[in-house]
Amino acid sequence: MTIDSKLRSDIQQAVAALFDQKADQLQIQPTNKEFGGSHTLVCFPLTKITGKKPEDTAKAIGDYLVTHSPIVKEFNVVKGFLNLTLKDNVWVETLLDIHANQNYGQLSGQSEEIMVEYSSPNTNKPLHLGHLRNNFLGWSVSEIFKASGLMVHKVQIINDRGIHICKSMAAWKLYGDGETPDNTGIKGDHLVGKYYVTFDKVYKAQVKALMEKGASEGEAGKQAPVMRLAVDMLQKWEQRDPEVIDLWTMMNGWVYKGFDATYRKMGVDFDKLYYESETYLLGREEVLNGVERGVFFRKEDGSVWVDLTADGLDEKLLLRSDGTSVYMTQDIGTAILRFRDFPKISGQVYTVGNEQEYHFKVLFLILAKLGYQWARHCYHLSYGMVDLPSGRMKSREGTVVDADDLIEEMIGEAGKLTRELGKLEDSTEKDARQLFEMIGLGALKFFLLKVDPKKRMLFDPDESIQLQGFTGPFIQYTHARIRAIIRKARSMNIPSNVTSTKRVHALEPAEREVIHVLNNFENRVREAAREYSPAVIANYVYELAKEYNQFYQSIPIFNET
RNA sequence: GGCCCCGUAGUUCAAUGGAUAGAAUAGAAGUUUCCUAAACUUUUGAUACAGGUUCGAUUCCUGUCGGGGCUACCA
Repeated sequence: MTIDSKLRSDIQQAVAALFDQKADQLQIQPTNKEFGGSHTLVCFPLTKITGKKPEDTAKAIGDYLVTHSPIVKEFNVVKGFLNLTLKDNVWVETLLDIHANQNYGQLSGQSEEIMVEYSSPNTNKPLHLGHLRNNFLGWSVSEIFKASGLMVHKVQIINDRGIHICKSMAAWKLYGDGETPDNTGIKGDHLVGKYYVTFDKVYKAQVKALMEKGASEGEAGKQAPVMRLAVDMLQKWEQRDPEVIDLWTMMNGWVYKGFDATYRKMGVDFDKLYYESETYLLGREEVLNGVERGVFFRKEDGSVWVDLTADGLDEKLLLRSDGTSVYMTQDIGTAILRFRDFPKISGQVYTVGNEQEYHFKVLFLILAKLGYQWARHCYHLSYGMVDLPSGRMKSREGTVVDADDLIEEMIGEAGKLTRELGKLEDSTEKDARQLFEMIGLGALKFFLLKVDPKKRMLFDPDESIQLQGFTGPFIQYTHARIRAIIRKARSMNIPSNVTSTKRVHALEPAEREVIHVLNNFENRVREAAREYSPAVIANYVYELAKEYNQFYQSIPIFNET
């Protein structure tokens, strides 16, 4: 039993004994540093039950606890706040419990399954900064779920179909000169991205030329030869034309290989991949099925819509008049397929940017209208855009920060700073490189996760590379120091738990803080899981690291022996 | 126009309706016989505005002003 729950039940007992009332909603919070005690009971809400002033309520409960509770040593009252000081042995036992628990921080299994989707890039360009926030968020939330005892299935949907892919294909066919990742040494996703850019350039030039000859803007857009080739390829793709399919397969293959390398570096992975090319037909079937059942309706031109005006939203298109699918149709198919593949999952989490909030609101409503009970357990983990000091990232203006470049830059900077500090005397080159990767990526991950997901955030490349302050490397460094303490204790033939006990008996205030913070860790895991917020844990771990640093700075513990 | 999100120190971020609004960074001043000083100590500095709800509001409600997003037979 944790300190918190023990204290809670003791206070409930006190209220029951003193006032003959039940207090279900007790507000217990950490005591502010300037007051004595570790736990504070907020007594204002209790006055209704007790019929006494806040101060008197606090004093009565405090008196009762000191005489009846085995863990409370003393108390003080400030206004309506009851500050409690616990007995020393409570802290010692808590630390020994934490130390003895191999799975500390991992909550026991609840045999529940959940699916988390993240990343889900288009296959026509490399990953960028926004994808990094997405991947780290989705991956962390998965890890937090695991720590909460859930079984997690990590998936992504790959947008491998549509006109955007055909644009890269068209440009490569016309201007590619047979370039491949192998013969150029360019990473596959970057090579395909290069031709996506080429397409855009050529297309603009052609449109401009046509307009100078008198074509309207809309007309020129359709008539530009490079666009006509792309559209032609899309149609041939739908008809499974072997030549187009081969090209599509080859270029997507390059991209996947490139993505894999980036994911490996990021330290994220997936249990299963879904491809739009394999799910969009199922979505179409479901929609047609819905029309028959009267869930959706058809307009005169043959297009299919869903009416959501009763839910405060608009009408939404599900199938074009020519019968082809839209984005929503595919997502309907994908969702249904996933629940068929994994019948035991209780819900799924979609890690997607907040510009798609409306889309997911509609998607979940549609799934509910189709009669799927699990629809209300679908959650859109929405996150804000990542801004640069220069403003929003825009691919057309070339202000996108490429994920691979950024990762390399972070690793390089970590290496530079580490060498400057002269901490690499005994390391081999290979070890050093591994160290730089840990530090650089730790900095990047922490920087992107420390902010509340739903908030738009600013990514300042210069600041992110700083390894001081509220950063990943600060925590990594603290961890290294803790390990060094343990190493030293072992070399002195003092079992580390004995050392701990001895130190805890002294119960320096800073150390009590450390235990207090540690004792709360499992609560934080629960909290983060509930709120889908790795930022909760990032802030918490930083707090812990800070307490440790202060503690170790002030106490020379090994002098006596 | 309609709907949604965000406005907190110079800057980047915190704060289940609770105590004197916390950190980091930047600025100022200090600390290495000991555990990895990538650390630690001290210090300057903020809730956009106006109402309301209550014992108590950064937090909830209304309005105003700012910033962003969505509102496609794009994905």
